[in-house]
Amino acid sequence: MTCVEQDRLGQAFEDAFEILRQHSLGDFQSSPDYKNYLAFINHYPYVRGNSNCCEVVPTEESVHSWRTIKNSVSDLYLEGNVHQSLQNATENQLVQPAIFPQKGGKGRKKLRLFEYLYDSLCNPEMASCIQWVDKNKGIFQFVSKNKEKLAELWGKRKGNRKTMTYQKMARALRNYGRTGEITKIRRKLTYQFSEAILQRLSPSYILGKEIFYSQYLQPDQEYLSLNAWNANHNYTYASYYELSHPDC
DNA sequence: ATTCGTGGGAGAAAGA
DNA sequence: GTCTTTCTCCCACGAA
Repeated sequence: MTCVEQDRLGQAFEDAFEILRQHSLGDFQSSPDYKNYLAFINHYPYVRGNSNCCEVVPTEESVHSWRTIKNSVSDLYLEGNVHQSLQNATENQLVQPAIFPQKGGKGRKKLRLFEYLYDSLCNPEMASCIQWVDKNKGIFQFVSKNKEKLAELWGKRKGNRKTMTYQKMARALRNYGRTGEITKIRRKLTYQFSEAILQRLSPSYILGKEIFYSQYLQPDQEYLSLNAWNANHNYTYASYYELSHPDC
């Protein structure tokens, strides 16, 4: 594979993430990058060949599967030998039970509150409810006027019986303080994602890793250290993402 | 007075 | 069936 082709493949990966992100906003069908997404699928045999992959995309039911995808793939990476996992897994294992679990199946992970908040932060439509203060540091702030709306949507997403309120949501956020996933900043309505969570939620950390490991390693070079990789790839993804999402 | 933050504690829901 | 995790819900209280 030539360098140009490799670059295109990397770009296709980012495009695919963008398409999936837009899918989470509900306008997948109208996306002009749809063809890029298909190009990505054609490039990658892990996904290619399973038409169900496309079928699940536009439904309301699967709105959170963007996060599910990232979690599932992230989990594969965190389990250790990523490359081998991907190589050994069948297409169905990757696409159906893990990445696109069956509706109502046990494979689907529960949506975590911090995941929902991160999605909301990347959704321009939610900017009236929640905003980044310092995206690089993972610091975000609820908008006082509309924080209850965000909480309400979270409650609906979870299918709670009672209406979710900011107070209750904040209680859950405080519980994150014990695990260190999200900490409270000494500033009104302001919280901060931990570095680990930010890495986990960053699309580049998940699918990009394998690409960059293989794409940019010199013949005599060992694998990049995690930090070196993160520095390299976070910069690359941030540049692309900032260009694509000026509101996020 | 109002808004926001904190922590205790009981319990629900889902997964292992 | 039990245990654990992750909230959910309510409450009381204090700080800004």
